[in-house]
Amino acid sequence: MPTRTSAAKSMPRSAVPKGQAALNEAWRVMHFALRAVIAGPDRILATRGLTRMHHRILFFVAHTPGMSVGELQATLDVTKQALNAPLRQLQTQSLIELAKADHDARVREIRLTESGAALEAQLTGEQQRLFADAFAKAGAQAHEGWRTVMLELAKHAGMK
Amino acid sequence: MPTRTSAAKSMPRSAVPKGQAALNEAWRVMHFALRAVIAGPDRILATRGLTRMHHRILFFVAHTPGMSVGELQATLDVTKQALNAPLRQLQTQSLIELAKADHDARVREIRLTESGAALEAQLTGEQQRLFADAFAKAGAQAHEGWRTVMLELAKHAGMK
DNA sequence: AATAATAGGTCAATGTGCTTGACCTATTAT
DNA sequence: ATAATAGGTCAAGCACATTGACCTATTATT
Repeated sequence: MPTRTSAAKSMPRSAVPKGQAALNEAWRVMHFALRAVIAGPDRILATRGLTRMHHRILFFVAHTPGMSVGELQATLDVTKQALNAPLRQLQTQSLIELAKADHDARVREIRLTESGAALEAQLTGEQQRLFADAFAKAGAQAHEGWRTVMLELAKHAGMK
Repeated sequence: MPTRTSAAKSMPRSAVPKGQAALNEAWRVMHFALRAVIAGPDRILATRGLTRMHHRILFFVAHTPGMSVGELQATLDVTKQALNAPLRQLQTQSLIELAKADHDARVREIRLTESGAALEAQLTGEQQRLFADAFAKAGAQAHEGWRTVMLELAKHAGMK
């Protein structure tokens, strides 16, 4: 049964909570940080009648252009029925395009259109700007600490 | 900025991404970290047929014993109808108790039962253990960096 | 060529969890 | 007496995901 955080000996004198208080704070802070990162994109999405599912599609297709519908489905871990509607809506709005693969005419390769790429960049950019600002203001050292802690946490979730 | 930068602990670390790559990684890592923190409680909740909503109720009632139904509703930002079902289920499982307030017999004050408090502690403890481990393994300095960055992010979400 | 398997699309029924809206009881305030 | 408040409940509806069945094209198998 590990173990609360060790009592700090040479302490930082900013109001860094200790022990139990630090752990209580951590979860709260993470919530608000998460909300901050999500808020911007959600607002933009909403004006187009899109949801977080559409965002996820755009995100993965942006990072793996030409991925098939089946691959996307497996990646997002949803049924094809659940994927179908948002996929069609993105097509209707000309944000993505489906084209038959030439190596196998059954599979549809998904790619972002120009405006789809623009939207994705806008959404991603909104988030990255927040991170960039936070990292810049906090300093390189803090950035590294942030990453170290996050990777420790992520370990438990089989990050791949 | 509270830059606690004694360079002592900081060493040539494993591939710390730079620039754009760092920002791409940040969001991914945060996702996995979040999943890790949520996974444990969700598993425990599921065995009792409870959901995240029940968890939220337990959490807030634990931190503000005797809060009214209306206060809880406002805190969680849901309708009373949405609150009603999980509230009754928690009562049925003897995890919470509702009692008339003596200053005003219309309001019901919500409190955790002993087993409710135990469950809440178990859920919270599961999460805190993860944070504690991560902070311990990453070191005090990383902890502070983590917190600095998170607070920077959270600023944008009006953390209160 | 015939058949089976695969990638994808679609229709339908269902479920969950939330919403709005109306209406109800107790209790307190005017 | 009457109105306002805290809470509970019934009903309808919406959003979104699910499972299941069935359909077309296309490729692989024999």
